[in-house]
Amino acid sequence: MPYDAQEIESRWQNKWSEDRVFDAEIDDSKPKFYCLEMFPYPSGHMHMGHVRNYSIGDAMARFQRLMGKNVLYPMGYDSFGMPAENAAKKEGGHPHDVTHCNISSIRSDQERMGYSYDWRRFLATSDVDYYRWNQEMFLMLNERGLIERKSAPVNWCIDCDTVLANEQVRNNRCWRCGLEVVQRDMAQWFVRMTEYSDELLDELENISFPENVKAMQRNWIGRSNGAHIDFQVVDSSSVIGAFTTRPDTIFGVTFLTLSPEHPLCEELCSGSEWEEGWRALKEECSRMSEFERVNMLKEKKGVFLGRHAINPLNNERVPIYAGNFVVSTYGTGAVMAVPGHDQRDFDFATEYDLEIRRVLEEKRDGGINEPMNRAFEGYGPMVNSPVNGFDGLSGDEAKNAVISALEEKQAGHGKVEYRLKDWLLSRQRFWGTPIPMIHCKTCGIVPVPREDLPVELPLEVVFTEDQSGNPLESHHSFVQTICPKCGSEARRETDTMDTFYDSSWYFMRFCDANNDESPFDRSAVDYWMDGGVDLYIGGIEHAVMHLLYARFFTKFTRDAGMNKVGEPFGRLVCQGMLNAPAPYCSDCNSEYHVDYFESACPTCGKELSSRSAKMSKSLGNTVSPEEMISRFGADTVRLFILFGANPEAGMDWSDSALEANHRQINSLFDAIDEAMALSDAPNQNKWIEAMSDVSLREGVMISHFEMLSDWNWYLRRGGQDRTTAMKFLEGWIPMLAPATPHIAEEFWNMFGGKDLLAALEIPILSIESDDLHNLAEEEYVKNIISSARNLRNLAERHSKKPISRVVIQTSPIWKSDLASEAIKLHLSEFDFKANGQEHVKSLEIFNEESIRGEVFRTWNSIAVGGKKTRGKIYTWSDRSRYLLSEGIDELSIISANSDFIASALGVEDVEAYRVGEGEDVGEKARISFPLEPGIAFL
RNA sequence: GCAGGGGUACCCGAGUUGGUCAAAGGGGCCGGACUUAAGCUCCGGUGCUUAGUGCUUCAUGGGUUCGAAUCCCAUCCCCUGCACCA
Repeated sequence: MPYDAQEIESRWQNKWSEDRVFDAEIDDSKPKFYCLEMFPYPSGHMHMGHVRNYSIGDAMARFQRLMGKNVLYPMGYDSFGMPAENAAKKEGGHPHDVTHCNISSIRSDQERMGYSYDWRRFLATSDVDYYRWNQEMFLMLNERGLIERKSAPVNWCIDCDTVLANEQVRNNRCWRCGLEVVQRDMAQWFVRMTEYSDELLDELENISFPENVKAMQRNWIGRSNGAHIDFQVVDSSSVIGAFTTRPDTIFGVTFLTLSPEHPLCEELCSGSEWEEGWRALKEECSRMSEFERVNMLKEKKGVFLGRHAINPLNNERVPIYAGNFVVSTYGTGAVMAVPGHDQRDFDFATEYDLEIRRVLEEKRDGGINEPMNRAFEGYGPMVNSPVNGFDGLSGDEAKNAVISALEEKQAGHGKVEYRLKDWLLSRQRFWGTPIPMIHCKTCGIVPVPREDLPVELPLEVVFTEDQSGNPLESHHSFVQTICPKCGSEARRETDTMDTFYDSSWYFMRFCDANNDESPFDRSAVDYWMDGGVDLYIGGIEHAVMHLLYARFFTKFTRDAGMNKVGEPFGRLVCQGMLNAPAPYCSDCNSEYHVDYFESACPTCGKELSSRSAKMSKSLGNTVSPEEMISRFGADTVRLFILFGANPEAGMDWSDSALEANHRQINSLFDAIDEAMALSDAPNQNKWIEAMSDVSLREGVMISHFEMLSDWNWYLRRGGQDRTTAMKFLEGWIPMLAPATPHIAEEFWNMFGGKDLLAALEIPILSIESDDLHNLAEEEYVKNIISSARNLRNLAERHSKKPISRVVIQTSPIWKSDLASEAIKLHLSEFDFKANGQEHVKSLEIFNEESIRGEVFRTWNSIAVGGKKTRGKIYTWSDRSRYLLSEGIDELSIISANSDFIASALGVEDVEAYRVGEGEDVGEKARISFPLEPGIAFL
């Protein structure tokens, strides 16, 4: 029967959908499994990265259904965002239409792959049914004091009169008009996520994210313990507060550095000869985007502000500088500079000829007064302290001593600082959730009352290319409103929410996606989210932001009494990159568009080679899923994706490997087909283990490759018993379903399985003792053939005439006895190292003087091993041990299979006898060993 | 610069609680079977050597060990993320 992927796949997809087999309902009688993929931004068609993501998820969802779990597996779209807005401007449409058109196209691509989503739970964040709950929860955040309005800098293009996102800024210039971008402060909305800093950090200990993701989150939160120290400005009432993680270096402070934006700068140098220098530096910094400020800065620059401050512990006067490397957003925007023990300060001090002082001892007798040629940033005992009671203290002890001294003088205190900033929620864009706030001249800022929600995005907006700013601002009927407090005319907030907000709770909405009274019902979320989403699959690019926002949100809703769980995700799997070959120049170390294949490097003219690179539009090395599906079918694409590499590993696209996987499916088809015509127990345990661990590649290797070759071996060995075959198929076919559900369903149908395989709980087959015996014998035959094959090549070279027969001498009984003896001893944890020699000497066989040496050698190779190899006792497989300990006669296995062995080796005749019971052909008796008979070709 | 992950045969990729590892599996390539023939399919081979042995291999160089792809140190290179964090 020919394999027609297109026909089979659409037939079963329709059937699954008709029978609603993937609809999930709460069912307390079964363990639940919530399988989730990071939902996509609907940018037209599905790409290969999506295919990989969802093929992994679907295989796991289907596998867990087979294992009897109640599986929730939903799909939705993160459909707010700039691309739709840009597309609308370009085409003069509305983002709403663009978005919906894209959603239906990507959804049909997903359906064509046969993913087993519960489509009743479909959601799109740009639908008012969804974003109204964003607004509802914004009000809740506000009521809980977690919303704040403060000013923050944005990228601003003066010409376009608009805010630019980071990605709209190229080389610090506007992407549209090319004008240099400036930083401009604006009042914006923030979510006070930092309230949860400690919990977000500490809970990382208890969740099973990959270590690298945890590390990234830890760094991102960046908790550091230190001290806040106040430095009084000389001849002024002003105080400079500085945060330091190294209060133990307080006596090494030789200057202070402020960020150029620090409010004190102007006050300090205003009207002095130093003002101009500071203004120039500040101007220079403001021209840089935040990205540039930290990336492009090659040279540390600073200016003296003309004033000094007092070190509170030694009352020393130190100069105050402004430095371009100090950022205003971390700590207080002021740094106490300790050039002796901080390399950046050291560099700065060297540049501006400032004092460098050692206040910590680097190594014992290290010369505490010698000049330093670099900063010592480690910990060591304090030295050279001008105040008594500090020298000799080190590490935390030293820090604490300094902190207490500061507290005593009321000049500072211990402080914990975080790198994590509050979440800037405002976006000056149209295509996002409107922030439900109203600006009233009399009442100030007033939240939209709950009963007035949702604040809907207007649909009657025309988007054009040359439009600048946020279209909401110029939409009068949207902006004009009435103050809910005083009833006078007021203005609606036109900022919309960051789209990360939308994705911060969608996994809870999926639990109760059609609820029109609240974001979600608590009981539904408590059921599905118990222990978190059981498997969450997505890209590493969301390791920090999305995953942190979602964790924060879950904690906030928990504290608001909406759900029990505090951590949203149980197991997280970050899929690896999908690569494809791209032209590459090793000299220039750069990749080029695929159009350059077979031509010279456009930069240096050298011949281009090829290397694999992340699939991207700019390199043109993408592969269209649609095309592959139409050529080979979804099952082949899925199999290729899952077999190509494990989920976390990077993976290279290969047309020939894809074709090979298609051949594999053809083979499966033929095999099953043949089995149906007639008609070893499948290795379910290993498979279940691999799949449960999301080791999909290993799982697929077992289900789609090893099982097939086992089957082929069965056929080669003349298997044609229908009962055996049916039993084998009953175990095997369900194993094919996670990766290639369509052919599996087809086979199941041919097999005569009741109900749909998609809804089946897998029958677990037991291994009977006969099986073990048969399998052990089969393994023995395989091994004999395999080692004989190797020898055959050698034998051919040594033999003058063509080879026609083989003589096999199985090991003498005494050797087999030694083997089974050793196996028994090994089971009882006998200490071969200590007592092995004595033991062999006590055996009866040892009394045979003529073979004493051979007995000894045999024992050694069984129990001890050689220089690089361990004894056989450790290396025999379970099946080999079985054969040996049961005293199975090798000779009879060989005799029973002599025709098969003869044909496999391409000889006419196989003769076998035990060593000593026939001629010692080729002197093979000597090397004959249990399970490794001497083999001679003639 | 910091953090995390890597470098395995022609290619991709397992293996990293040290011994069953000349190293799974796939691709490619070579040979054979089937076939009128090609494709498909099946079987075998694929570091060198050798009547089953020995040698050299898992980025490079050292080390630990009876024994290292696996553990330790150093170096080089690649990828990802963060970024002058006080």
